[in-house]
Amino acid sequence: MEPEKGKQIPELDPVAVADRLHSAAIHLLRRVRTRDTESGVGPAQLSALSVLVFGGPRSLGELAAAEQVRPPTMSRIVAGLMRAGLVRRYIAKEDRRRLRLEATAKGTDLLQAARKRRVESLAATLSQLPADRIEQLRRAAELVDQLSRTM
Amino acid sequence: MEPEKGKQIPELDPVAVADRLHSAAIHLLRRVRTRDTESGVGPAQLSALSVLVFGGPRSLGELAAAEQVRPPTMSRIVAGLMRAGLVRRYIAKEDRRRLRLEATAKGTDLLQAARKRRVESLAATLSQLPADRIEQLRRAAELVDQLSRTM
DNA sequence: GAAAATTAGTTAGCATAGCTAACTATATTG
DNA sequence: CAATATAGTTAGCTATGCTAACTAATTTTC
Repeated sequence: MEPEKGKQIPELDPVAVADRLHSAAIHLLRRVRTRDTESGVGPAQLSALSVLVFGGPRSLGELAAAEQVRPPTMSRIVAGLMRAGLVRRYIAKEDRRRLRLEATAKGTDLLQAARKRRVESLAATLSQLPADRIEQLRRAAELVDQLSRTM
Repeated sequence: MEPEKGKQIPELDPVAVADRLHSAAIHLLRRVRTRDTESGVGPAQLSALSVLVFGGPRSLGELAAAEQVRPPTMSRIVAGLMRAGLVRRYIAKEDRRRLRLEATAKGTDLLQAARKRRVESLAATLSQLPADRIEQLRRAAELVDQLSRTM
């Protein structure tokens, strides 16, 4: 046996672990995304709306940065959200080039409903697991999230 | 206090855990997806190609099911992959309505390179962590993947 | 064994969502 | 005040999702 550096546990190879994390995340989202269409709002709009609902009002540029898309893309996403009455916008008084975007009550309601639906089947599966298993998964989520924040 | 059913540990609420898992997966993929464009192939094409490379040849319908998209969508994705010389197709002899799709050598090479690039920054972050931390994350990936499979 | 039904995949046409380039309007700087 | 920088929008491209309607091949039914 090789006693050095964990070579005998091939899974400690960072590339392999990264790959597994990546693929696990993809599989999870695939299972969960299905019901998102029920809200009648596209995935990019839903995601942008959630930033406004959970993170509070902000400018278009900030929203684009948060969603990691370019301003023209966010401009169109916001246009869709406004057409649907889910978002309001004001011109910022201190700098009249900037917009202040905020979710309407309708937007907040829609998002909460979508979020609930989205995790429903996942939660249903979870609730059939033993408590210690759920706790393991909670910690797994925490670990992965923490990892993303340090990248 | 409520002594019943773990109410005093709010994180055991399956909905909350489901929500955290979902959000952790989103954050991870956001960080990682950036470099996918370097391959010059769209995300849906890359994902479909990976099914063929890692899962072996299959029909268009099977590929659509694996990717959870409708046949017309997969038809167009495959057309793009063929145009780029990444996938070959044959008409199945036993049932001439069906196609047999398989990755070309070029497709396999491109996917391996893309996969490597994709997890590169994630792997780089991982390798700065202590070994036990990496092991924790590996197990986290395993747990989440297992969960997705049982949904 | 021929007509009917089913199944596999494609084509057409629509919407969303990503991008860059080029534009307008406002703010800042020299 | 002119030049420059910044915030968003518009135009136009590609990719990706969908449904409806089609062709071709197979299976079922009578």
